[in-house]
Amino acid sequence: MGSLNDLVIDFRSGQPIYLQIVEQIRQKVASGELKPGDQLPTVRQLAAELRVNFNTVARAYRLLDEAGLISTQHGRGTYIWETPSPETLQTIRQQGLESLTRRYLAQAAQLGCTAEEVAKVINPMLERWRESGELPKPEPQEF
Amino acid sequence: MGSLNDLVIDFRSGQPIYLQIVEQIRQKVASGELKPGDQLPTVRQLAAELRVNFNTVARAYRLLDEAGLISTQHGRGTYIWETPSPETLQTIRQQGLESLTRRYLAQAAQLGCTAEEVAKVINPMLERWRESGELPKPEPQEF
DNA sequence: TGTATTTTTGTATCTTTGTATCATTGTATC
DNA sequence: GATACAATGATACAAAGATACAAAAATACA
Repeated sequence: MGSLNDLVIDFRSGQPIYLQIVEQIRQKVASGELKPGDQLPTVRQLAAELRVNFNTVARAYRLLDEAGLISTQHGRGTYIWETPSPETLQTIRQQGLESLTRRYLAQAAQLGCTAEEVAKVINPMLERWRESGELPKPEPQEF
Repeated sequence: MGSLNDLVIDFRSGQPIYLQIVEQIRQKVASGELKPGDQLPTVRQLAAELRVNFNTVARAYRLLDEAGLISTQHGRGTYIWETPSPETLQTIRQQGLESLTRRYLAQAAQLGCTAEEVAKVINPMLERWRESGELPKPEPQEF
């Protein structure tokens, strides 16, 4: 498990607990004490160590996740974010948006979709993205 | 065994793993890449490939089974059951397209692209596809 | 062949993990 | 004091994993 045995919470400092957790994990990542792929303690483990509600730890983890520092995975655990290897980063940069787009259209075509169908699906999403800055989240589907 | 060597799981997407499996198998059936009678990998094989618990694969298979797309047989294996009716095929295509599109936009966003940039790239390609029926060849991609 | 045993396959159940929602508490502001 | 809001806690839930099991197939052996 992640080496977070030395986290210290000051309950009287006036600074929220979840921010104290966030700050200290950030420092450990910055200093290299925590490396990509390292697993952090579960929200319940860390909460028990710190004598704190696990939702408070979950809140800290959520912030760090949104900041891209860690990756929390439902049912699996929480990990320091794995930076893509330099090669794949380079590949992505080189291939870029056009390549990504070609592949997307090819996959859509293989599904048997027409250009019209693709346009009808992607245009609203693009519009929404442009206006709200939000990407559509996958909705749960049922059968 | 079934050709599921190219299934890709994104552990950070927020979409449950079992749904990612379901979605990609549905797409392969809809596109004809998987045909009735084809045997799928066993739950343990696929789980090992994807680095996932086999119960997660079993859950995906169960959903597909309940949807009538595959037939899982205790002690024997799992097989594609039938090509869905045209209506369900259409539904699958639609959902698959939406799923593909979300992934595409997410990847574009990760590249740092804006909605405008994406539109500027994809619209000409769509236009050309609509008019000439041709779409640019994607170069092979791995990751 | 026929049968026993082992292996391979999917299933059932429970535990562990993170998430969502609401309730409680403290604090600031009026 | 009253109200609003932020921080924390309580509870219920969902996703994923661990373990033990059952059914079918494969194998060994007489």
